[in-house]
This record gives sequence, C-alpha cells and structure tokens, in this order.
Amino acid sequence: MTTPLPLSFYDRDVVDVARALLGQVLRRGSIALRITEVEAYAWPGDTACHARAGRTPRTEALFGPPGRAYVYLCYGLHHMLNVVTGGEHEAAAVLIRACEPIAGLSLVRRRRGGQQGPGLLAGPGKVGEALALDISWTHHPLHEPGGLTLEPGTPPSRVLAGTRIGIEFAAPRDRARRWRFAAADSRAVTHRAHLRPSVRPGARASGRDELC
DNA sequence: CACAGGATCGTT
DNA sequence: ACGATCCTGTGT
Repeated sequence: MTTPLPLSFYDRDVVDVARALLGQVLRRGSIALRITEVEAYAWPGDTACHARAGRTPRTEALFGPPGRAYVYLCYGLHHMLNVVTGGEHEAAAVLIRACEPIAGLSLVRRRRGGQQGPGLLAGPGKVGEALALDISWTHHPLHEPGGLTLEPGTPPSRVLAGTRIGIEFAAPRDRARRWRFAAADSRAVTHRAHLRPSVRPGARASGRDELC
C-alpha cells in the first residue's frame, strides 16, 4: 500500500507542480498510470485557462483548495483530468495529457477499445477514458487514500517543454507560453516534434516567464 | 429559453 | 480536414 503525495506537493506555483507531476503515478483501483505529459493553466494572466471568465459554478474547483481533481467534458465527448494547485487567490491547474500504464493494462486496453502501443494513453481524452472519469470526480481529493489518488513515482531524468495544444482561441502571449512538459524517456507523448529540452527554472525566480 | 463554442479523437 | 456530442456561459 503506497502513501499518496502530500497536500504540500500541490500548494506551490502551478508550473512547478506541472514539472513535478511527470513520473508520478495516478491510481484508481487496479489501474496505475505513470504521468508522461502535462500542461499548466492559471488565472489571472492566462486567457487559455477555463477560469478566464472569472469565478463560475463550473470553475469553482479551480479556485482551490489544491490537491483536488477538476474534470470537465470536452467537445461533449472527452473527460479531461486536471490537478488543482495553488491557493484561493488564483485559479490554477495542471492538465494530465498523457500516461503510460504500470498496472491494470488489460482493463485499460478494454476501455480504450483494444488499442495498444505508445499511443494507448497519449492524449488527455484517452487518460479520462482509461480511468473511466466523468465530471462528478471534480473536487475529489487526490492526496487522500481512496477512489482516485496520486502516488510517488519515478521522475524522468530529462524533461521536454513546448507550447500548449488546442488553445488557438487564446491571446498570442498565452499561446507562446511554454507550459507543456513531457518526460523525455517516454514514447507516450503527443506532438513530440514540437517539444525540445526544457530550460530548468534555475537562477530565475520561476519558470513562469519562460516564453517561446 | 436559445444559442455558440470548445484544453479532443478517430477516421477520411 | 471533418464530424461527433453536450455542458457551460452569455444574452434575450
């Protein structure tokens, strides 16, 4: 039995949490998935974020508390899993875009229509389908045992970074943000050609200001 | 109450 | 390049 990641893991800058989520493990029942690709979203300051219109019934979960799930229905078909971060002053979350199966492969394959290979869970809608998520999972705590949890895994030795996918509606400034991150050691990554080695947030205050 | 618009996916 | 499909935010 593994202990979930502590609440403190989520209570920091959303871009830092996004990077740190690579390699960590999503668990639901017999299924365990290693996270291989993520994207950060944050309001205020990011017109790609769902909370861009402010606080509404739907975006309530984005305004904290951290460590909870935010699941929404995309295009009326796909359920997308986000991990809420930060405090109540901002609406921030990390979209889980891709994973690779660690356990429960047969059930994952069945839910994914028998598909296999690196593309099995490469895409946010695929992750939601494999975990059988729906919007009722919104607000679910990922740091407490039971249901859906996030557990410590093996972080990648190298991280790739690039711009976020599917946000053409957003302001050019926000489209240019390199807030998509992927594990360099994994083949379960979407749009790999648009990623390149990530610059570490090193001396700078935060990776937040990193542009194209 | 009506309407337009998606943080996608799989097929053509 | 396109259609599926439905929740959400906005306007009347």
